[in-house]
Amino acid sequence: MKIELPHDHDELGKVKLLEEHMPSDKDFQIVSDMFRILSDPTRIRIFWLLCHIEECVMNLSAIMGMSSPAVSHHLRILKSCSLIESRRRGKEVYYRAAGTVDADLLHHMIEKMVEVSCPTED
Amino acid sequence: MKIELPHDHDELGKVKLLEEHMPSDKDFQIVSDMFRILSDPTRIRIFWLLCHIEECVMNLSAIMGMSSPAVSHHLRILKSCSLIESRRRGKEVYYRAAGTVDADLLHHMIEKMVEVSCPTED
DNA sequence: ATTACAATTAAACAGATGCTTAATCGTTTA
DNA sequence: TAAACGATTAAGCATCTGTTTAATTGTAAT
Repeated sequence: MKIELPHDHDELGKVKLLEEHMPSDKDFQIVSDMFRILSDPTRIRIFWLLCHIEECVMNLSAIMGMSSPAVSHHLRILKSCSLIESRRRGKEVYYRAAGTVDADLLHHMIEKMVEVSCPTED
Repeated sequence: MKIELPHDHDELGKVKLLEEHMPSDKDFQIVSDMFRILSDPTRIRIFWLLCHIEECVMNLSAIMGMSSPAVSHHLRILKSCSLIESRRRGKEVYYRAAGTVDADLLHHMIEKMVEVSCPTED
């Protein structure tokens, strides 16, 4: 990498070293994409629910208190990045969290953040 | 909570139990807000940098390859939620990651996600 | 004071996002 | 096969986001 810094303070060497260990543009893109998936309160709540139960769209709509198209919209987004899975059973489609490493990681991140960043709720 | 489910599959009790342990609307709002902060690749990269070095806006602009107003914009967002701090030294303003629990948690989340979700880059 | 430079703010724009209503698709049942 | 029901898709919308260029603020040097 060839980066010329306009200002020279003491950390030139440190920046050089840092550049070698810095994740690539693509890496940051991938990570920010995952964060964006959960950057909506409705969607993060749906995902949290599906980490604990398997449920059909109608019931999810009732629980979330919103229309089924709206829920469908979020389910599609969550599914597009393989965070959730679905199976059809008769007329209904059941959704659940995917059993992937990423899904599990994000689930635990959410739990951790609730624990760390939210005023204690008993 | 009073939620009537349109469909009765076997998990009525499970849902009831779940509702008691479910984070509140406000909790999900807080958590999704934090995710949204890092849902942009430019911003997550700036934050990652500031977790490792303290740097002025000009140099950040050079490293990021973008205008200083654009960088300033992201710095303001990162600072508005106390993820970064700044100090003025002469004409320049130096930014660094805040020493808070939240900042540290998010930093490690990013590292973890790069490690878990990104194709190995050596 | 005036000039120069770093940083921020303002205004404006294109593009994305989440929701609503209406229409469509799939499956089951009468 | 028709009707009913669950789920999805489409179209339209108000709102938000990230960037650019231009103007402004703040600090230091001449």
